[in-house]
Amino acid sequence: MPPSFTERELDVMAVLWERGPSTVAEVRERLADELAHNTVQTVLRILEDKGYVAHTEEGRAHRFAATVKRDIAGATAASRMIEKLFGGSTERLLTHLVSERDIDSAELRRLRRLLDEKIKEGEK
Amino acid sequence: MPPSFTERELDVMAVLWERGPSTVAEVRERLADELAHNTVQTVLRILEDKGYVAHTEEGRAHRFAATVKRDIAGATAASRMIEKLFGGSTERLLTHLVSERDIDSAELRRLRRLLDEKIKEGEK
DNA sequence: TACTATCTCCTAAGATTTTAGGTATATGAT
DNA sequence: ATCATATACCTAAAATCTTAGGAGATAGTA
Repeated sequence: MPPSFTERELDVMAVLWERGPSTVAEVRERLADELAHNTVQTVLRILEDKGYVAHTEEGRAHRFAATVKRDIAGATAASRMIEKLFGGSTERLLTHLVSERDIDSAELRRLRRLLDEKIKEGEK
Repeated sequence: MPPSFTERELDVMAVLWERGPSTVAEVRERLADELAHNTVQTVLRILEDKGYVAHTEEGRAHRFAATVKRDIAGATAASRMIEKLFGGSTERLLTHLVSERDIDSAELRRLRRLLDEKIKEGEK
């Protein structure tokens, strides 16, 4: 099953991936929107039901951790996006990213090096 | 307002972007899942309510067209995805795409050329 | 004419998402 | 001991998403 998240679930997962295992309060204060403590807890419970999060007891509080790697979730989301929003063409997404988003020159160079390797790989 | 679509809405939008303005029946037969005619129509009506689609009368049928460009929707989705799933790093997404998805060598070359231009641009 | 197929429009059930109120419990401070 | 605070657990309302049935209109066909 490809992991798929609702908008709010994704906000919460992003915090867990970013900060690592966190309590409800910690997640809550990192969220852009101001949600009630209980609201955040409910989202975490749902994520746990779905198996994307697990918790360990920590004194009075619970500490929640993502059980799905960000890479996996990212790959799934990227596939979906390419399929539906870029007509199935990875190149189209790549082109969009390179031309429309600003990427500093060090990143551009690293990317070119990676590309060179890929091209070389294809030649042999 | 950034356009944002639910899963099913996105399926439908993908058809409109792909095939151009379409009737309910046309959308329906292009969808991967087999949905009732009315189900497809409902999704289209919701999309129209949200302003992402408009229709023109065509005889007895209606012809629905996307009013949001795929590029715009794609850019929005890409930003969200980078933010939440790739820790805000465009480079990370690019790297993922180049290394994990297979892209044929012509595409790789075109991309490298684009990259070269970008790098040159940054130098001056 | 009468039947069939195809459409739109109206309506709504069921599931999920989003939000949060109450209640109980534990911790720390007074 | 009591009080304030922070927390988890239980519950549920409101909104949205997903799916589709039924009614009525229209066009083609037997």
